[in-house]
Amino acid sequence: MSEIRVRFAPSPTGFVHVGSLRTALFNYLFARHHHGKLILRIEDTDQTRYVQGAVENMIKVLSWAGLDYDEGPDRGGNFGPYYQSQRLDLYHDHVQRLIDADQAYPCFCSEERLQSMREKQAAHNLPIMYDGTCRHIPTDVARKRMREESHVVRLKVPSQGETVVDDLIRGRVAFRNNLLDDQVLLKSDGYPTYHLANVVDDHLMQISHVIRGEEWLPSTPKHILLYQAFGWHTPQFAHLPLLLNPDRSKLSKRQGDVAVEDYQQKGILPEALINFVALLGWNRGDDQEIFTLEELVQSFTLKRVNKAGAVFDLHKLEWMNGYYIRHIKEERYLQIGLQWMGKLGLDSGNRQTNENILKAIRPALNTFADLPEKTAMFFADTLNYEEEALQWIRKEKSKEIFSRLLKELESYPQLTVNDFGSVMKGVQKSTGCKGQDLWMPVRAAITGMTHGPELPLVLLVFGKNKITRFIKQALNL
RNA sequence: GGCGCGUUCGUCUAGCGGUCUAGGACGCCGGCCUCUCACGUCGGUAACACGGGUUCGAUUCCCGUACGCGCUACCA
Repeated sequence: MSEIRVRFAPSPTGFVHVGSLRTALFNYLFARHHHGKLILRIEDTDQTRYVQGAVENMIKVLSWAGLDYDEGPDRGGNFGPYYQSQRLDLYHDHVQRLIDADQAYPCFCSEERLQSMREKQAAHNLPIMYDGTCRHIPTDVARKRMREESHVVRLKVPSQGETVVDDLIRGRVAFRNNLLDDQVLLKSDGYPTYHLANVVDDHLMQISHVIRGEEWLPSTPKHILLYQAFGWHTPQFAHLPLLLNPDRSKLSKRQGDVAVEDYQQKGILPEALINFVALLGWNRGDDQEIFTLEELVQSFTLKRVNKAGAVFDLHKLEWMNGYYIRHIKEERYLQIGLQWMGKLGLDSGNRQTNENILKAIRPALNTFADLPEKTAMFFADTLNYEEEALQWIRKEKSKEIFSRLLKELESYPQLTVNDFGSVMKGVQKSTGCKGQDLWMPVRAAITGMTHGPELPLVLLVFGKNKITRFIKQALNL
């Protein structure tokens, strides 16, 4: 087999859909696994939907996710340009070839006529498709009208036989030709439709495998017919299962976050999102669920891609993100955490202290967006005591613990995390309290709560002055 | 309406005719760990859509039904 070349071909219509990311990922994994090439191609053929900055955004997201490609708008390559809007001449030439070969024809039908045609078809429960009116216009007449009238160009789909898609994931799927529409190839504004541009570019860019979402399966026979009309070999197709909303409809805005940018803002790590999304419709066949990108590359095959759509379960994503937060190198965790604290305006005024805060809450953190909530106790100047905390503070023995603690504290001008062991041991000795009876009053007095991160870590962040202040305050409750 | 795809615990999934009293993960519940929460750890909960075939034997193969979804644009 010749070289493996796949492409990721998004439309620049704004944010990056997580479904797009998954498609990009699978293409990436397939390319890398087979030592082939991945091409990024921008399908900007719909001028009405184009969004400024969307391409830059797309590129940024791919880079964030760690998905690098070999050819693309910002990377060059021998098969450019990689913007379809810059390939218009190519499409025109190819359409002309099709018309000359009687494989396509101009259509002059107005929007209104098509509209009423569809209404009639719907009323009679007939399949809704172009009725072929302009198919039979004599060539010379058509040629003349083309110069004068607004028109589109349609593919002349055979009325007999069937077209078979041999899908790498779904197997053989057959479509009857007479139920295939005469697809518009060239719009009246001179831009190609997805179908034309896609086929022409995939051929010209020597794409060997078309890996895309399942929503494209119904139009694939038209694409195959197009390849045949041009006399080209068809690439292999693989249609990925859809990503679904909790109600099992196609994953969409309105039912939650679908943009990769949304997840970035939630404080999801790229490795977590990638890992999670890789498992939506693919698994290795064993029990492993945590994969690095490299492991995914090694393990990925189309054979193990599922057919059924997969619900995007935010719960599991957040769990997985928490897993990554706890397992990435501490250095990286701190670096990212510090960035987030800065962004969120969470600052103790001291970098070391900020790091200590991050270390203290690490086991409880699932996303970085939870930072304000999880770190709130470290930034509070006054305490709101929980009822249960007050009960601990007001226990008989507590006052004694507090007094002893204050006394012990005096002998430590500077407090380190290790000192706490000694301090608390000292308190334990002099009061006879231990375990919960010893620690809970202290926790309650200092945080106003009966739960939270490990106390030594909390105390380390608070420092001697704040601890002393809160303990004294508790003494008067 | 037409065409197409799909259907194993609530969710992601393993299973490729007997190994299934159906395995793992998230969630949920409980135990342990522990000053608490979390983490970790151990255990529990929960599924083969339905009906026909084929077969000695179907979660696994075939057909049908149901349900879900996708497509049905001069959007991709």
